[in-house]
Amino acid sequence: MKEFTLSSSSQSNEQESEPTISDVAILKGLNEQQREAVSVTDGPLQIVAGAGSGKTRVLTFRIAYLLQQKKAWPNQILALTFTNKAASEMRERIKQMAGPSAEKIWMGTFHSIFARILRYEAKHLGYNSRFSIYDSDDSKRAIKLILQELNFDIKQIKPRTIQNKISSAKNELIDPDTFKAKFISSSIDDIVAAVYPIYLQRLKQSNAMDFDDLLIKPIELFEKNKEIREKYQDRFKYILIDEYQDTNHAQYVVTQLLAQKHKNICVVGDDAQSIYSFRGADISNILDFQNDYPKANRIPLEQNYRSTKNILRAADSIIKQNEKQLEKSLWTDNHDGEPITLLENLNERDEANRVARHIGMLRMNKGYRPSDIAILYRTNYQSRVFEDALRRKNVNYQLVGGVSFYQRKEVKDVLAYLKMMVNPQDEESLLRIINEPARGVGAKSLQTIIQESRRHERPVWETLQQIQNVDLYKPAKSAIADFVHIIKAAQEKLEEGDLKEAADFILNKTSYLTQLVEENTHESLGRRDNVLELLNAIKYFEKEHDDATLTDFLQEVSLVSDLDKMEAGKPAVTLMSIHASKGLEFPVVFITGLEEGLFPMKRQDDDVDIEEERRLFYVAITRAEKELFLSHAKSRYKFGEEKRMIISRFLDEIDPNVVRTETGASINQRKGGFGRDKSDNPFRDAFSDELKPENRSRWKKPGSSSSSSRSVEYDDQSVTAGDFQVGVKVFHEKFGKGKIIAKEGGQEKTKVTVFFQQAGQKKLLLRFAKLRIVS
DNA sequence: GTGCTCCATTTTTTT
DNA sequence: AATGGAGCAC
Repeated sequence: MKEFTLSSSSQSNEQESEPTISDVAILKGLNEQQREAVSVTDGPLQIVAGAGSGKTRVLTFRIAYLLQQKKAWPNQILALTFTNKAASEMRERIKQMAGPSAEKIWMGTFHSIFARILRYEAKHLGYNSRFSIYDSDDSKRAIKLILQELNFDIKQIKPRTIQNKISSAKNELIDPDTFKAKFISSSIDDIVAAVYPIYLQRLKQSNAMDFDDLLIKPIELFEKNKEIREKYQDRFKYILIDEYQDTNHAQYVVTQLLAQKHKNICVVGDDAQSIYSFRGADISNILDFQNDYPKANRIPLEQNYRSTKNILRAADSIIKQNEKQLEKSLWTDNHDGEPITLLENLNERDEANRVARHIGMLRMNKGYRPSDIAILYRTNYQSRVFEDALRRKNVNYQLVGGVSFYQRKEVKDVLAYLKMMVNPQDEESLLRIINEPARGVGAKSLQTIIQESRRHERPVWETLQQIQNVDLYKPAKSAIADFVHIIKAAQEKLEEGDLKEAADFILNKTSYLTQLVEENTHESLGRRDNVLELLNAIKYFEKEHDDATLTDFLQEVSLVSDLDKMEAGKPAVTLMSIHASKGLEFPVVFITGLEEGLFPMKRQDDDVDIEEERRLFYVAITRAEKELFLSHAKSRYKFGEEKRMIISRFLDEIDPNVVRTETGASINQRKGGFGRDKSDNPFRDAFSDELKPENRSRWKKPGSSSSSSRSVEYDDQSVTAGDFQVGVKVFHEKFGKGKIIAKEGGQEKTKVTVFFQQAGQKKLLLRFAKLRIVS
């Protein structure tokens, strides 16, 4: 285990070096509000930082100032940032101002900082310091297994739903008992109440923590153990929290706890940029802060240095439509700049091509570099077409987010092997690889093993060690004995200290790589390359860190965000979700997919938080420094089908005086605005296309000779697609009786939406569903 | 027990 | 379009 430098004030040698610049110099070059935000060091402070108001600068200077004024040693400062990358960039700048001791500042994301503390204190929580970190995929699988063990049908009860509910409960610090007492209002909550305690128990038994645990276990630790609490309360003389509007209740409580002794807590945020409510973030944290510290200083940063006036006007016209917001006025000395350009497209390919074309023009005519440009979208899957279009035009791009390297199956498999070396109790990892590559331990054997483990309430790993005593299919038994042997041998290998060698060792012994090579398909070789890349990453990690442990490596892998992997200086256009773009800025920004249902996003039977979507749009707009493009498409593929799209309400809300079409025309003059019938509820519209009369009428006459009712293959050849009309009652083998409520697509691809009395609403491909018409 | 084929579902956003 | 589960043949 790596050593932690927790002992205070003992290691402060380099502390004595003279400041490189004087504090006066530090305060120069800041505006008045910024200067105050930097120099009012003591007591609770809330900085309300509008977009582009130099917030990072203030935080950086503030920390440097604290060091220079000798208010604290570096290791007495805790700075919680939104990404690890933001932390390391800030650290670099502080180093330049205040010297190399900045290395010792506790700076990082909530998750990585608290993981570090938890590893150190693990034994007080009944964990050991080599605990695994479950990512959301691991958690979901664990929950799925529990649901299955409790005999729920995971087709009906989605593990994801349960997972989300448990996660919210955890972040609100609601334990299973409280949940059970308070939230048994719906049947789904009953299931959550049943799964929740088992899930916690499984985590503990696996010596594993999920992402939420990294935030709430410290609270448990501090509440349970006065000594430890005081140790950290003493230690952190100054606490700074960035992106405060996006912290959730657990994060609020844990920092509150830590700040109790010195009460030097500085939070920086902007309620207008709160975009993570789905993760439990709540504006009430800002209000709670004001309640907890009624006398807290409150400093607004209102001058925007980033954007042109036109861009700010656009942003302002959007955000003022929100009712819930704290009053503030953002202003700038910058020029008006170019008007905002509206791009109207036929479909998403047209959109991607047009954006690519504009990028070409921006480079040719205005001298922008690819790294100046970002393409933003609401959902990651939209990136595909842009990648294609840019590749065709030979424009370099970097994709941030989406399915990451570390989520690929083969990479997760190898990581699972590595986790087994470090923490064999880790049940998710064990179950993932016990039969990967296939070694004859099938579903049946596995079920027996799991049942046996549950019966004795012990980790599956322990059952495996005593596999002789389990009544099992013989070949499976010996396979398991081999498996246990390999893991143990690998653990010994790891003791020797070389991570890469230990990883090589286990992949050799399990023939994991050999298997991929032998398969010799295009995909399997791609997977092999990914595994090799992971091995390289281990090697690199060892080189970068003295005394690197496998636990450290695995933790880093679990907690790097996609954003951390983005390269700032790379000569490439950046593609990313709007969420990922928070905190960044680009001279040129394209905001794409401005259509109802997509942005603002609407999910089936789920109410939209329109104000949050609007804040998201606000965040997107305010990423732009000089030029902003807004783009929408009239139709778009969804689930392999073309959907008509309606222009986003956000484009109606934006100040029309700052927007022009591509030809330079004012959008004011266009008759009827964007041609949307505003009396209609746009959400209904976007999602009930298939219910529209003109779509239905195509199917009006059963058995007519129109092409759309051509016979497709069914069991009963006499039934044609035309017979399945909206309103017709049907029977499905599994779902039972139901009624068709919508129909879409054509010929082979005809789909019907059926409301089943038992199973609820389902969308079925007519060609496969074997529906029978009943009367 | 393995692997293939069929079918239903999926798409927010992230540590 | 892509993924993942269920069910079936070997």
